Amino acid sequence: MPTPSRRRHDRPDEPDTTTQRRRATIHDVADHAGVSIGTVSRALNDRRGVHPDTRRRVLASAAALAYDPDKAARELSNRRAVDIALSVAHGYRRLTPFFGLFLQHLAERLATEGLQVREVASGSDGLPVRDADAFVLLDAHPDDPRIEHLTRLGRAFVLVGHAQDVRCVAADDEAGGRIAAEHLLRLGHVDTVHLTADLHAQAFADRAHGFASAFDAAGAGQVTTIVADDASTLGGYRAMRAHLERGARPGAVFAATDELAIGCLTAAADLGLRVPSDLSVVGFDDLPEIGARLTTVRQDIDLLARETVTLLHEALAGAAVRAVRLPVTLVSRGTTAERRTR
Amino acid sequence: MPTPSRRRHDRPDEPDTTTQRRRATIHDVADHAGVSIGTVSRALNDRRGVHPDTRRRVLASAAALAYDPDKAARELSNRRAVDIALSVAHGYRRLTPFFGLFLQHLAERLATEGLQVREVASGSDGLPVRDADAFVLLDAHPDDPRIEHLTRLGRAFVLVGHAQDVRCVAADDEAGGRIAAEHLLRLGHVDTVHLTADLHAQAFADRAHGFASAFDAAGAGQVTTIVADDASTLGGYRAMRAHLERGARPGAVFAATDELAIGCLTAAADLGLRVPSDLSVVGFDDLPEIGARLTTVRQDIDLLARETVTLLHEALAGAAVRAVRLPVTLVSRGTTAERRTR
DNA sequence: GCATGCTGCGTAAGCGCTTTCATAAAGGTA
DNA sequence: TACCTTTATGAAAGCGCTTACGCAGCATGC
Repeated sequence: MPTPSRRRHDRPDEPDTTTQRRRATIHDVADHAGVSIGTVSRALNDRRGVHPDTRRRVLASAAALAYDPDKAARELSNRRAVDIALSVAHGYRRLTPFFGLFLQHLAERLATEGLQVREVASGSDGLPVRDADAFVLLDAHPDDPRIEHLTRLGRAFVLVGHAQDVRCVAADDEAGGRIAAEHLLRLGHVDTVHLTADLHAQAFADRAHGFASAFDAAGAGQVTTIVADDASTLGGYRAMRAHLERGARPGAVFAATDELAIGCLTAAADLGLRVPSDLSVVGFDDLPEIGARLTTVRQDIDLLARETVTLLHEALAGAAVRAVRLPVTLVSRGTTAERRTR
Repeated sequence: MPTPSRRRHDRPDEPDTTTQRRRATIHDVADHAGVSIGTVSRALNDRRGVHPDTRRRVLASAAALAYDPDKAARELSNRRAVDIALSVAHGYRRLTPFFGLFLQHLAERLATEGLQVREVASGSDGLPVRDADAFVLLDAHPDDPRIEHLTRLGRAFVLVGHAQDVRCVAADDEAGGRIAAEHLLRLGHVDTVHLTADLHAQAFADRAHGFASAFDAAGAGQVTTIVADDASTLGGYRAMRAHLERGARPGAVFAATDELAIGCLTAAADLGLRVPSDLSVVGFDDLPEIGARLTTVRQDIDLLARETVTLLHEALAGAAVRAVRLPVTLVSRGTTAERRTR
């Protein structure tokens, strides 16, 4: 039987005038389940050497107490001496919603196991301005100088975005393009626009390819690709507006990004087009709050972060290089409709 | 003399085949300075009871070893049982660069002392959907329902943004508007536009008021206020473009936000206007990467976060309510020039 | 029958830090 | 000189967690 130990917070006679909730700790769970904290930890972390019955009991106690392991303690305890850097390419727009979300999820996932990311920018030579034990490379293109540099340095790294012969993880951008195309084809669209930005970025190139080739394969209609200056709402607006002002009247547009899609929506509205009756639009990413009413290709950012962490471990362990592609799904909301046969 | 203790990482005979740097800990600093870890901690945290000479020595050692206190350890050790929530108003654009930056700084400052923020949204009734011990209210307007609600609940809260009779902290928005005006007046401008969004938001109202009243006071020229749908680059673009297309040719514009300013810049460029020779523009915020080349009114986001933390402590301690206004400065870059007298 | 291995679990050390407590030295007063 | 403060410092406990270690208890082997 474990000995209940006296600890700092155990002050039964404390006045407790305030309405202050105290979070349950591992000790509370241990007491509740009648085991030691070691066993609780093992049970919760799926370590071997715990009797199935005990494990069940612990999990029940944890649930009953709404136990939520303390991040800082776990991090401190788990600490591996690994310095992880998130490297962004020179000139990359760090303040992008996608970037913020990804960084948030990545940091959270890593914190769980005692790891920590720091952001590091790239210098004018394209190389990270600071060294680290492992790198997460964002927004890389196939001939990114960072890849060779880190390889030569013998640093572990994983690339977020699709690439060849490199450890990388990305949403299945090509499939995303394809399912967007299929959705639009199913609605009978034949005259479509692909609104994108910087086809030099692998993700955008893949989306474009997936979309165009699905249309080609169907042998139905044409797709015009228009390239915005910038993958922002403003970039999408200007590109789309210019296109529409040139007299083009596509039935649907597939935007490479939710932000581009929003720009497109706004341009359409400004020019008196109704969405979705005059124009269908589908985005990509499914960013919360940005694309709330948008039909879009959803990618799971948290899954992306989780897979990044897995690959990071493999890299650190010296495992074989592999590329992982994450599934995407189409979420159909209010901005697409059947082609209007006028 | 402190006894050098044997610790987990002390393995002098470890092969160290990898090029792995280990971060300096408080023990390293203590050894280097020839004192105990307690003294190091006291010296570094400005606690009393440390001899000035000792303090100097410790600081020197810390600097020499590039000591960077571990977040998790500090958080774990400092832990106060306070649950802090960052509340955003319903419908607020959370993914805004300013929001991201503020949250980042706030979290960092709080982590330093073992506190943690969690974000909480507001429901359709405008009230936070989750309770907490203390709240940071973002984007509040004077008659925000959250204020009364939290007061009634007896919760500590601080409002980020100017308000009356409430504990709040904000940049000196009115002064910001004024110095923007003074800058433009100094350059001889008389026909100006104030590009803003949602004057219901106190910050925007104050900036507008500061700007307009400085112009009035100088008795020079006129200011036309135009309100964008949205404080985004796209919002700024559309509002400005519409204004220019109506034939207006102001000499200068003061945008309530860097993002609005960027939109304004783009609109000007699209309509063939040169900045700054045809049009001067000054922004507000000085967001990194967004406003790199922009003449703008700079507010110190980290200071804002620090003051928020101070007020949070005051609120928790039940101190008297006070409002703090933070100074802003004009940083002059390439988007403003003397009025062209054609 | 006893050495051997396995399994399940409690114990305790340790992650890097802050802070309380004890102690020693220095200063003040009578 | 004896006594009380005050100040500077080291020792150690504790934050919540993971995990190495060791000890039972039980099954297996010959």
